[in-house]
Amino acid sequence: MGRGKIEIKRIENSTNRQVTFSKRRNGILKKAREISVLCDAEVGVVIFSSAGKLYDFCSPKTSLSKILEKYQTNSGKILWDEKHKSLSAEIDRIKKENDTMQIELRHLKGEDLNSLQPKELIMIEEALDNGLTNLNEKLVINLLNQLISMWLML
Amino acid sequence: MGRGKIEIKRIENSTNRQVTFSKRRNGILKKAREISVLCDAEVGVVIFSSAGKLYDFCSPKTSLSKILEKYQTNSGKILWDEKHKSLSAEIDRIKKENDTMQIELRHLKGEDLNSLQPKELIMIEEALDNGLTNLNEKLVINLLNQLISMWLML
DNA sequence: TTAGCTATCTATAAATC
DNA sequence: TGATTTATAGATAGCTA
Repeated sequence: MGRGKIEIKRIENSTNRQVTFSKRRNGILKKAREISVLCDAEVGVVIFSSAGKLYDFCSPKTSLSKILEKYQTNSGKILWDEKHKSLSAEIDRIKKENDTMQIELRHLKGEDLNSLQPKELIMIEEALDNGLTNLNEKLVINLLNQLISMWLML
Repeated sequence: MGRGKIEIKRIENSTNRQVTFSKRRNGILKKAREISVLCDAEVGVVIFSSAGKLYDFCSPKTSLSKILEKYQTNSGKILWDEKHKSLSAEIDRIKKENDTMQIELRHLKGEDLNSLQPKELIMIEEALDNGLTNLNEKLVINLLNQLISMWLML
């Protein structure tokens, strides 16, 4: 439909591809709207351009969420399994990170030290010493700054 | 497009509606396929007839699941059920906990102290002192135990 | 680049089988 | 009903500004 027939294969010229995308995207979204009105159908359309921009349509009086729920019931395909797994995996990962930090924190507070090797204890002591050193530096600097401020205000 | 122009409103004659649905459904699915090939777009289409029958399309090399995941990331809209919401909520919660601990750890190591109030610095110092005290107690006990062991082995 | 403009191609409404 | 056939409305490819 247009000045010439085109073959259905990837348009190599990127400008043309973008223009065609924009036109056809509008076409599909319009058709989707029309069929949903004309035929009382529930329609959900999600389109990503190759640049990753999102366009979507969903029939009035429903929602993508509802349509997809129906899709799952109807097709038996589970859409969320993958997502589910990845979420669970992320939770596990973060929880592990959490546990590690929890333990490190407790150690730095001098708790739960019984299971540690002497070498580990030494490392913790070094960390604490280091922390104290840094902190004291900071406190000294603060104090100096305060003194200077007071001095300047005289 | 056809022998006569039609108004875009629900087709009352149920036979016509069904026929039109069938034709237009094919049209949309074809267009979806075409744009995905021509323009390298990711497309997902789900259509339910008014009778509840399901038709769908998804671009090759991806899956509805992946497209919808991307949709959510991109639009910020949440499509899935309560379980996913609760998983997402848990991730948020754990991440916050994580951040808090991260900060506390850095503080105990004497890092990122600039934004802190003197009072907070003092509290950190107390925590560090406390940790050192506990740790040293532990080290002393360990040493004693070791000595006792050696003593007993004599 | 983005927005119109047609000539042409496609989709499809109505008719026919 | 369902498939096939037109005549026409609608979509759009290639231009142009």
